[in-house]
Amino acid sequence: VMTLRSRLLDARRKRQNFSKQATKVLNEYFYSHLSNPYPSEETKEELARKGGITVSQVSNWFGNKRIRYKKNTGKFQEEATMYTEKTSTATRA
Amino acid sequence: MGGRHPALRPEDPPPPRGSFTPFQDTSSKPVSLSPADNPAANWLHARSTRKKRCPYTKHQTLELEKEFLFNMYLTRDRRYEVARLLNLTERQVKIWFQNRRMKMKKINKDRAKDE
DNA sequence: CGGCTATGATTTACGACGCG
DNA sequence: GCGCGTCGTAAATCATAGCC
Repeated sequence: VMTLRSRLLDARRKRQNFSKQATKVLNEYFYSHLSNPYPSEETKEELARKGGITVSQVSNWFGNKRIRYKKNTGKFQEEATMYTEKTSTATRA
Repeated sequence: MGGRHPALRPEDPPPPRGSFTPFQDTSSKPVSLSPADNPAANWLHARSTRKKRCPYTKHQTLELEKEFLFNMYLTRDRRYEVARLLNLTERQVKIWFQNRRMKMKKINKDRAKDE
């Protein structure tokens, strides 16, 4: 495990959590496509660009998110509501 | 999506056990199931017959890496021999090499950007 | 500070599809 | 048709950032 990041990424930037912007972009897509949260390669590239992360990181994020969400949906209800309304409130008030 | 699903199936009857009907659904998207209360119901999921992931020992990994250094692609004979030596199935060895090649590709790509 | 959880990355295993 | 290749993914596990 540490064979990869231990050498190519450890010396400098250790793993750090994503920026708020990246997290926002990813969650907005995830919760607005909850019935099929599988972004295409092109969409991944766009999300990566908007979030300032790599396409691999986008793929990792969706893989982790899908599994963790499925395993404990209840734990995510609050952020689900938050990102869902954030995405749809524009059309009304 | 690229259209091609992976080793998973969207949703289906309980484990057929007999292990037929691998399938999946490259075309039809009835887009209906998925009760509001369980959005994940229609997501891809591994077949229940899939072997649980079993982390390899340090020794196994080390030997596999050495073999990979020697040839990225296995001959049938080497595969048999490596599997025997490490007490893995030939299928496990074959898949390990496939995964290892994908890993190598990723490492190279990352390093390319990095410079 | 030490322990614990959240989170990003890596490791096994496999189906779909391609190609020779 | 077989048989091994790549690709994208699930699920489990690893490593550690970050928060009490």
